[in-house]
Amino acid sequence: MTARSTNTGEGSGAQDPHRDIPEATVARLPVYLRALTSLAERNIASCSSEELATAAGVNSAKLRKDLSYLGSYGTRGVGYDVDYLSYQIAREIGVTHDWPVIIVGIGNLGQALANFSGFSSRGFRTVALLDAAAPMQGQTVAGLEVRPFADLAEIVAAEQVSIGVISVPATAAQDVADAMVAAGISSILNFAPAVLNVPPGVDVRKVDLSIELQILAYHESRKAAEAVETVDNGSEEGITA
Amino acid sequence: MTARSTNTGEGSGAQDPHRDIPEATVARLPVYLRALTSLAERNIASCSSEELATAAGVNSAKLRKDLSYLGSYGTRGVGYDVDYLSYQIAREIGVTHDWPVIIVGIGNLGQALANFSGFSSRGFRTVALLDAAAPMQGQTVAGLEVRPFADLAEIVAAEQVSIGVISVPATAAQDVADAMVAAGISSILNFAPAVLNVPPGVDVRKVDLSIELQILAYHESRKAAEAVETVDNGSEEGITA
DNA sequence: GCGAGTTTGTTCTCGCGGTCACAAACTCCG
DNA sequence: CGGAGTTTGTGACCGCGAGAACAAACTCGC
Repeated sequence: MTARSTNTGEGSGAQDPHRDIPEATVARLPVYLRALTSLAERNIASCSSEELATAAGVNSAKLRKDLSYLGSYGTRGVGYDVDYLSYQIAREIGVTHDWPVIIVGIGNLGQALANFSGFSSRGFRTVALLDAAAPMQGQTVAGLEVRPFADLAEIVAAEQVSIGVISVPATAAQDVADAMVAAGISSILNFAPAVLNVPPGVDVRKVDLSIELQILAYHESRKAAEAVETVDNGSEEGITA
Repeated sequence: MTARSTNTGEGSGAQDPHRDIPEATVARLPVYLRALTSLAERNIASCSSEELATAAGVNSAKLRKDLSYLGSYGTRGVGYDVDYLSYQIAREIGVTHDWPVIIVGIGNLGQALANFSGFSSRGFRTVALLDAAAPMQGQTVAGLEVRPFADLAEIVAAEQVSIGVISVPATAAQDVADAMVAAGISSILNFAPAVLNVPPGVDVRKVDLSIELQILAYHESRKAAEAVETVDNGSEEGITA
């Protein structure tokens, strides 16, 4: 491989050929991991890049290139060992051990997130639910007691939490983010429809339901417009005789 | 509110200079729209690209370039009229009228989505909730009765639904998607952690909570690794005095 | 009316990411 | 043991998108 490498000595894992994995690849690694898990559950021990790519819904060339950033974990002429590759991806992502997560804002969405099995199943452990509203506090959601928002710093310190989920109304989101950062959290998953301002070094990922719908609406509008145009053209001169 | 629809006289539009707006821009237009709405609520009638860009969390050059794809709706030396630009963006996205939406899968997440005000507030109207499980059917969620999944085609036809939301377990997602496509839905927002196979012409957007968390975990891992490296290097030779 | 100041719209450049195509490397079979 | 077949890993190419810089156009003050 072209990596002039000077391969870090390090010896054991040979795990950082470059150390700089493209962001687009990082976003796909979890998809590959899920596809591999699905294969493993069906007792499939090895697979080709073509099979895995199909399961993950991507191009096989793209998959191979993505995996090549991690190292050469396949065997030419054979394919990939499912368990081995699973472990390598999990290790690269950092989900070989569990990450403690807190959720702030236990409204409808927060409760759904707390109950969401996908969180706990794959490398994440919800350690606390917080809400500023008194009526929620003390109630039990998904087996966890809802605690006051004021306990944030204490919990983060005690549980070594570095990932926080924000599911509060937009107006409160920035305050929650500030408090999280102050408490030492450095990665935030934000469900509130608001732009968060955070200091450098803190990662924010945004999940915005209404934006997703609006993007769909845009394409839907275009489809409708195109349909009209096609009909117009069709009535005039037909389509590609 | 901002959508005083009968404006613009239809004729003077000049609204489709290219008709091909880059995907990245489309994804940001809803953010601009939200920022504009926020400005309007504070009775701000006009703003510069710099102000709007700050509110939307982007670069001002990028914002101007994005807006230029829609047309020249600003005034040099002045800025943008908030209401006018809002309407132009809304029209381009296609949210000047309401889009009927159905939600399939009324579990924790589905209920949260049904209750989510962001859906109804900005151009979307939830017309039906569907679930295949008998216990849910007939119950009322967010003011709507949960109906059997089998009613899908009937409802889609009756209400002219073109956007569907999937919030069922991963194992059922493909079946639901197939049924939606068969019923005539051409845009799907998928919350299930599964790769959906749909025919061309159907748009699918995916919101995957555990993938988002895993991406955060990756960066968190790297931050931790870098911190260790920095300490190591620091003890040896310090950092670029 | 005109110059100074301001802000938009656009052009240019650069880097990331996606795709193709092919060499390298492994297995299998005769 | 060697050749055929298969599959990975990667080099090359291309197009999109981000960012900077600048010209065009508008307002304001005199």
